[in-house]
Amino acid sequence: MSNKQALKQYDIKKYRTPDGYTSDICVFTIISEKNEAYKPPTMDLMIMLIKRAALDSEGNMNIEANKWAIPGGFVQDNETGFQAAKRELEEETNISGIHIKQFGVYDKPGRDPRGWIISNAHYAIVPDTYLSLRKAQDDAADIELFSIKEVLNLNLAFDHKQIIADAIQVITNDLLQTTVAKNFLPENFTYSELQAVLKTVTNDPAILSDQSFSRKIKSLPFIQEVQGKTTTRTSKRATKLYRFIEMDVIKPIYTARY
Amino acid sequence: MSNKQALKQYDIKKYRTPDGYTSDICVFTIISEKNEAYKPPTMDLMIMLIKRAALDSEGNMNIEANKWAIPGGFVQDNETGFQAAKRELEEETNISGIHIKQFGVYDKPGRDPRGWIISNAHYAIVPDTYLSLRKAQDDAADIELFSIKEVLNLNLAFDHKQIIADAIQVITNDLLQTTVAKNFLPENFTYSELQAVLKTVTNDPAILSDQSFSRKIKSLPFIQEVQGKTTTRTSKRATKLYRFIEMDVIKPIYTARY
DNA sequence: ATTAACAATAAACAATTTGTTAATTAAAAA
DNA sequence: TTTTTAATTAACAAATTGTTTATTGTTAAT
Repeated sequence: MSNKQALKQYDIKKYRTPDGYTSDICVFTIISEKNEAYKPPTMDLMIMLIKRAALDSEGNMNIEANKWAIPGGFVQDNETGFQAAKRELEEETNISGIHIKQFGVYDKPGRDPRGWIISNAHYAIVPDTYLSLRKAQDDAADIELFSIKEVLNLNLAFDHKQIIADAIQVITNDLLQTTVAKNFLPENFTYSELQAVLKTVTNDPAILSDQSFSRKIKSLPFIQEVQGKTTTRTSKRATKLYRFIEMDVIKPIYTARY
Repeated sequence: MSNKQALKQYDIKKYRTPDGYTSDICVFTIISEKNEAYKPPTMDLMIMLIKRAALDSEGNMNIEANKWAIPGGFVQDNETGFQAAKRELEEETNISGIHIKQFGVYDKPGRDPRGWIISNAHYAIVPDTYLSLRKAQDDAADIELFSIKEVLNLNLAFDHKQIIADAIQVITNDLLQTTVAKNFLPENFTYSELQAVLKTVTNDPAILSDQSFSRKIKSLPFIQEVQGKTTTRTSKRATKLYRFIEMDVIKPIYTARY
């Protein structure tokens, strides 16, 4: 019946519609400080920002010029915001399979002076290899990595300070409560490499202690020891390798230790 | 690079804008089955759906008529999607302070036959008292509670099956990994009442066991014993009452027991 | 060739927490 | 007065954690 008839009678102009729908992406990467040989890494969680140009393509003053911003763009009417984020990021980085997750919507009236523009916000995890490369080849004045400690002190465009603050909160939770950390690591990794990733977002003593963590990693159901392979990336002595098993994990706060 | 940026800006006019922006709400409530005196409750997590009318307010054939749907409506240009959800729900229920959380965006092209309509999805937690009331006073053919086990078998409007499936997943996680369970409980509650809420979404043996759970609740940093008050709601014997402390809790999966 | 350095592990053991079963308490109902 | 039942405590073995102290295997320095 009548979905078709109903559709004919429906007046789409009854409501005011948004002036735009964008997909924005907080691009996270983890860099290893001084990567000495035979040393476990020390890592830092970084976020990539772009600097908005002073002038637009027509030579006029750009909106929110010279401020740092997260990359993004308009969503097309034949794709989802998630697909737009993936498309933009993969086109730009030329990497496939980037991990992206939607985490929030920013739609406060007046957030964008150009009109009623709704931002669908995502975070992405990109290998540091790409970003260093990218920064080297470009003129690169307009792209920069910032640590999550310093980024909120910058002069940020639009409501991007709020978006970034939320993204940091979300990725922190996800790193600790899901297996998303795997996206910051090679397929096979040592306990100290995983530990270094987690240390970027927690001070939990059970994670900080080498002995406890290297003992515990063996009993985690979502991590498996790689048989017959070792590495000397982090130590002179050959070191065991682990890999993540694809698995959903939910651990209630009601059964944890405090 | 700035060229690329400028190009994106320039392209703004090329993209069409969405035909609508809606805020939709999965309304959850927990009902107590046969609430006998002096018995700990047995609870069920339910979701409230409305049946879409055959005709709309102007007497025209309604789209997706006679299907079950989650409530929602168009966001106005002077409010956020979150505010719209709150406004609609609080207007309708006449309750203030309802817990609402945004959890996803649904924007797949073609999801709504009326056009390019973006749905900002929320879940809400409403006391069962209201919903029984509401169902009694209305003609009530158009509003119904469904258990989360049966709801996905219904004939649901638009992409609401996906939205509801996601909402169930999110609220399950939140119930176990945050203190959101407090919104299903009175200010002061017994261990067995909290246990009953959690049992609606988990089979974790440490939560199922009365002895373990009543012992554990005493050591949870985000729950506090209420001094000098007891209740006989759940037992003939006077029972201790607890309350939630406002607190963020993150427990890493890497330090849990398995 | 020996030795120092050092990350990764293992060993050891006390302290803590959990799983489990049994006992106790308190108030309503029979 | 006795029975019933949820809440709670007790008790203890089993498992896990925190912590300190070795041990291992390799590189680099002497």
